[in-house]
Amino acid sequence: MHRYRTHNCGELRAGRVGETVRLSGWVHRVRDHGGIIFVDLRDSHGITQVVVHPERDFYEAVEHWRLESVICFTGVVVQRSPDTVNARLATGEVELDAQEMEILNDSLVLPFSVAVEDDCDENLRLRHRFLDLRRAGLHERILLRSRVVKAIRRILGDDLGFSEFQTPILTKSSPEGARDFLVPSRLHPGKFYALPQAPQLFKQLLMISGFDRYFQIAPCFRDEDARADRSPGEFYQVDLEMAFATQDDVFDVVEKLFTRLFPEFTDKKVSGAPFVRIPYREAMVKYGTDKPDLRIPIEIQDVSELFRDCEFNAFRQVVRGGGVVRAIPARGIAGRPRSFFDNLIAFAQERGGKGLAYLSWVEDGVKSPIAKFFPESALEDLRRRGGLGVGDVMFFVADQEKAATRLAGEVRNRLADLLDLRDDGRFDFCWIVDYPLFELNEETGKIDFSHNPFSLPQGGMEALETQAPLAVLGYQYDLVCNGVELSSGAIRNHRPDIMIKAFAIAGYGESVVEDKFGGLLRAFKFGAPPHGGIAPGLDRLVMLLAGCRNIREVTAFPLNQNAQDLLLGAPGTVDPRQLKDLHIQMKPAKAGKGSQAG
RNA sequence: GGGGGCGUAGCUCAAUUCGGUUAGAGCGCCGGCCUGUCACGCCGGAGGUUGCGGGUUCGAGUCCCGUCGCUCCCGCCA
Repeated sequence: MHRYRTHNCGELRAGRVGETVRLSGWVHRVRDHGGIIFVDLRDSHGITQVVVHPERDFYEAVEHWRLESVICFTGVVVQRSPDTVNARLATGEVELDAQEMEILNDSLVLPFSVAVEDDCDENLRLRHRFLDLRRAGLHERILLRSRVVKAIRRILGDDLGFSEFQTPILTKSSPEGARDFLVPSRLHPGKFYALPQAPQLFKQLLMISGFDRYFQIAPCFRDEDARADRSPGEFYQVDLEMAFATQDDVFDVVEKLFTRLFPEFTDKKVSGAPFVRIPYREAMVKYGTDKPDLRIPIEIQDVSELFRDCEFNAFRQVVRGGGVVRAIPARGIAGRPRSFFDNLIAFAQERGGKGLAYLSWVEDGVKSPIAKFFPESALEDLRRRGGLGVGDVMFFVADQEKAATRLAGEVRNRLADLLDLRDDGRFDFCWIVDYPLFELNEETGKIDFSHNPFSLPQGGMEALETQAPLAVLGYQYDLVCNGVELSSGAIRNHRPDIMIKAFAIAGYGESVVEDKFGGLLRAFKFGAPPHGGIAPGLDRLVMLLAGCRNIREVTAFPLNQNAQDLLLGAPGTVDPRQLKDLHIQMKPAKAGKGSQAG
C-alpha cells in the first residue's frame, strides 16, 4: 500500500465499498459527537468524510487536533445508509471507517478560517498565502488559470501553428513607457539591465530571424503603482507575433483563439467571429471610452450642432467656443425620484463635469428645467435621435471635446451600474481599430507616439510625409471584452526609413533612434518581413473567466499594493558585500516607512 | 505625489438622533456533555491599551487635530 494514499479525497465512490484504502489530507472540519467523530478530510481533489469510532486507539488523540492539520487515515470504504448520504459531496455516498491514523503535520491555531471563506484583511491573507490558497475559491481560480494556460498552449501551439519561445529577462531599459525595474551589473560598473516591460523587441527580432509564428506566456515587469486590476511589479501576457501578417490575419487568429477558449471555461454567450470592429474615434463618441462595455445598451451621440444656435446659453457658449455637447439616452427612468437625478448630477460634478442637464419625456410632453429653451421641433429631433418615447430620459454633457467625451462615458457606465444594465450572461468582444499614430502631449504641446513607436502608419511613408501628424492613423488595435481592455497590438513598422521618419515627427533625431533602438534598426536593414501581433493580458483574461475584479484573486503569489511580498519579505535588505560587488553605495535612507514584512 | 473610505477580541462584525453604566455577538481557542453528523448540537471559560499620539469634555470607541496602516481611485501604466 502506498505510504500516504491509495486514493485522493475526491474519488471514492460506492464501487469501492469494502476495500481497504488510505487517504491523506487536511482536517477541513470536525464534528465530535462525544461517541462517534466525523472528520471532513480535504485535499485538492475534494472532501471525504472519515468516521472515527470510540474504540479506536487514536480516538483520544482526535479530540486534540486542530483544523488544517495533515492526517493520514487507513480504513475501509463503507456505504452510507440512504438517510445519511450527503448529496452535496461528490464522495457523499460513502465514508471511510478509520482503522489507523497518523499525524503527518500539526497545525497551529489558524489566523483565519480555511473552511469558511470569510472576508479578512488582505495582508493577513498574503502573509499566510499558503492557507489562503487552500480556500476553495482561490484554489479553484488558480487551477482555472492553469487550465486556461494549458488550453492556450494547445490552441495556439497545436491548432494554429505557433511556436513557443523564451526571451531574455535581463534586457535593456526602454526609453519610453513605464518605469523599469533595474538590475545592476557586476561586470559593468555603473550599468544596468532592465527587466522587460514586454518582449516587444525580441518578438520582432524573432520574426526578422525567420520564425513564422511566435507566442509566449510572457512575464512583463513594470514599476508602476497598483490598481485593483493591475499588479505592481509583474504580470503575464499571451504574447504573440506573426510574420507576413495583415491586421485581418492577426484578428482571425485572435478570434479563433478566444472563440475556442472561452466556451471551454464558461457557459456565457461569447461573441462569434468576426468580432465587431469600431474605429477609435467612433468609440470615443458612442461610448466615451476606447474600452466600451457593449453589454450596456446605450449609445452616446454628438448633438453639438443642435445647440449652436439654441437659447440655452450655457450650451450655446460651449459649442461656439469649440466644445461639444453629447447626449446620453436612458430608457424607462423618467419616473425616478428627483434624488436619482440629483445624485447623478453630483456624480458628474465629482468627476470634473460642470453639470448634467436632462430632458424627461412624460405623458404630457417634455419635463425639464431646460426644455423651455428649445422649440418643439428641436425636442422632437432629440427624441427621434435617441429613439426615445414616454418614460425615457436624455442626459447632456457639454464641455471641451476631451472632457465631454470622458464624462459622457463615465455617465454611461454609471447609469449601467445604477440601472443594472449589463447582461451578466455575455462576453461581448470588440476590436477598437484605427488609432491615431500620434497624439498631442497637452503638457508639453509636443507630438508623442500614442500607442507604441513600432506601429506601421496607415498609408506608409506617404502618409507621414503628406498628412498632418495628428491625422495619421496606425495599424494599431485593442481587443476589448465587457469593458475590459484585454490587449493591444499592431502591425509593426518593418522599414527603417519609415521608422526614422516616424521618430522624427515625435521629435527624436536619427542618432537617438540609433542609440535607443540600434539593434532593431540594424535588423530592419537586413530583410525584415512585414509582421504584427498582439498581447492579451493573461491575468485579465482569467479575471474575466473567473468573474472577479481583483488581479490578486487570480495570482498565486501577488505582491501587495505596496509592492511587497509579505510572506517571504521582499523587497529586503542585502549583504553589504553584495552591494560592493555591484558597485553600489547606499545613501542614508529616510526613516523606514512600512518596510517590515511579517 | 494627491483624493475618498476604513481601522473595536485570533477572524468577521455590533455598540441608540447630538458623547453617558462593567465595550457585545458569531466563528475560532480552552474545558465539560453528547454514537449519524455533514455550518452537528448543548453548557461553561479565557481572550480588548477600541491602530498610535495629542486635544475638547465632568465623561471619548463615538467629536477635533496629527500620525501610522489598509483599501479604492487620480497621477502613472510606450
